[in-house]
Amino acid sequence: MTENRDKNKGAKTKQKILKIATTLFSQLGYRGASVRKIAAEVGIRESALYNHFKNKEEIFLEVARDIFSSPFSLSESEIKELALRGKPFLQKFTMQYKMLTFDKNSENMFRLLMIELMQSQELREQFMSEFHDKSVKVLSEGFFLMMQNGLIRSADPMLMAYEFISTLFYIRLQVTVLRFDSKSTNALSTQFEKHVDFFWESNRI
Amino acid sequence: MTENRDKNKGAKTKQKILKIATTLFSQLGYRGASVRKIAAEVGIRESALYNHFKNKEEIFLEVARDIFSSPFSLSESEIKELALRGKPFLQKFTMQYKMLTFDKNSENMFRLLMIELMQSQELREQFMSEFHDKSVKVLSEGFFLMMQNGLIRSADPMLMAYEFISTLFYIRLQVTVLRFDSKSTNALSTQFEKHVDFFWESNRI
DNA sequence: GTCTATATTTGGATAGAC
DNA sequence: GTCTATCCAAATATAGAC
Repeated sequence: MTENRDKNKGAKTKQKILKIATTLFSQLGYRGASVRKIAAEVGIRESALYNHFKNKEEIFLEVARDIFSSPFSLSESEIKELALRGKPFLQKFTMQYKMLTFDKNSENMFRLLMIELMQSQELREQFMSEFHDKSVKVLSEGFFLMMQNGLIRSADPMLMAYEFISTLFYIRLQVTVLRFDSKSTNALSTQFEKHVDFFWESNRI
Repeated sequence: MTENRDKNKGAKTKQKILKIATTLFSQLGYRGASVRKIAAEVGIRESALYNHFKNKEEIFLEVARDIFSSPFSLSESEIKELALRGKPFLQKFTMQYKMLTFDKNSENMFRLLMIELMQSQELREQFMSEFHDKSVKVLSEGFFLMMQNGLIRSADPMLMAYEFISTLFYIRLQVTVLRFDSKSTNALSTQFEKHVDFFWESNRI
């Protein structure tokens, strides 16, 4: 019992550190979120923090692991099924993207990515491969199928995917920027849907 | 003569500080570019730096003034003239955007903007108004004229402008990310033109 | 595991001689 | 205008008592 309670307390503190570090890193960046601030918010001394993590960077790496851990959950069969129906494929993909945009944790991770993007080469490379390439791959598969089935006009599926994802990203960035200052995102709340409609009307046959 | 030489030297040092500060701020951000580093690169002591600027923030503000100082040079009459011809309007706008993307100083300013975007509310507000709204205004005017003249399909000009600018921004971000690591932008070098072609084909009548 | 105390480094800034 | 010397604050990190 005592052993269990101790373990729980230990685990709890570590989790609390991670939770608070996530918030602070995503608001202030790596440099801005000092060990002092993190420890103070957790309610312990800085030295106590080093019982749970080797150093500041280790905390950051554990937090930053989450940045690219929200892959789109669209299986090959789902892609196929939805793409054959045309617009629903774009709607499904976009709604997942919109969900991430407004999800608290994903929002934090996206902000952290934007803050550190120009500070870390590794992050830049992951941004290109995990963030961009993966989305383009899924989307272009869908577009390819739609073209094959005469649902949309013929074009380079990769280019079309690029065009589609770029607007999603831009909306997400704007939403994140506005929400950072607790400003209303009303004007943007339906932008995702408008994008799908516009894109569909522009390219359907 | 002596007076003149002294003046020149003084002005030169101040300009040199600004030049080096620009580079360092746009690579390391405000926090990362320490007064120490700036002075060292300039080749003077930190204390000497304070003969030219009140403090670090003053240096930064003078550097950061440039971030939004590259407005598009499209007059009302130019917009009108080009928009009546359709695609050339988009080509002209995009080429100006592409120029900024690859211009060394504009690139630095864009990187600085991205680094500090999540750190400064003022920058976020200027990003929305100066960076986004202004471009949307110019573009939507053009689209409106094109619709009136039956060159493109009918739609909300503001939405269409949003769709168009979002891809330009995304390309610019990717180019900037790649160039930061001195990576090849070959794959992206014609993306601006491809975007114009794709967009035009999607919406022309 | 947490605390107090302390070491060490880095960064912004000023005083005063030249 | 620049230099040396110096100050002060903040930040990362460790040692050792409880």
